[in-house]
Amino acid sequence: MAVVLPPRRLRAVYRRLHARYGPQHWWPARTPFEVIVGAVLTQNTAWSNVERAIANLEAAGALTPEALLALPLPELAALLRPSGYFNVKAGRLRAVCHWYVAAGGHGRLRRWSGGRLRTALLGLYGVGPETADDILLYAFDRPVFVIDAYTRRLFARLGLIVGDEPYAALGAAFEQALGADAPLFNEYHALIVRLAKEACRPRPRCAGCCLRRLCPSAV
DNA sequence: TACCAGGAGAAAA
DNA sequence: TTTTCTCATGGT
Repeated sequence: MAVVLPPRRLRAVYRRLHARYGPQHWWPARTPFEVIVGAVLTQNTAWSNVERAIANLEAAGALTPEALLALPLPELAALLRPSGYFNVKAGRLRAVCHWYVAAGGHGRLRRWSGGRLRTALLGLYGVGPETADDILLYAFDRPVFVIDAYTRRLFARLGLIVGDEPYAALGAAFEQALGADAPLFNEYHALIVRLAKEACRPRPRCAGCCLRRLCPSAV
């Protein structure tokens, strides 16, 4: 199923979001490895809960792949508890860390092609297309457009997509329309998330806000 | 109390 | 091949 998106409208949406919210400086992490950890932990989970789990990892000195792998699985799961699905995510994080360390860490991985990186990530337990693209874009600066629930909701609301298109078709459509531009994709996705979070906050005047047409909560 | 949140994998149909 | 179920905490 091929999806075609109008480049001018996509850029117009971006300009409006950027004008309203400004640069977001994403991903909210200090190291590429922390991006990877956050990408796994945020699966179907509010970011506020992910922050608690990352704080636990940091307090335990486990925010490096080697330190994380040294933790017994039950102990790791206990640290991840606030992020939900903690038993599942503990196993997923360990799988990613095993690969990360075996591959030689960020220094070596950053020299891999985007295609090779994506194939490797998708082969890992617990890494699906969205998590892989989060990692590719925000940990490795590769030009992939992340398709998450917010993105589907927003562009379906704008009438540009239906919303249930296959992940790969939507990703390809955004990348085709906007061109391979990692800094743009970085900022665009961050702005979509910012909009969604803003829209989800109770605001008495939300119904009249200038971005009502972009507001997922107004759907 | 009930529902939802930045998915993914396994099992069932 | 597609759909459904499971994993789980914290905020509203």
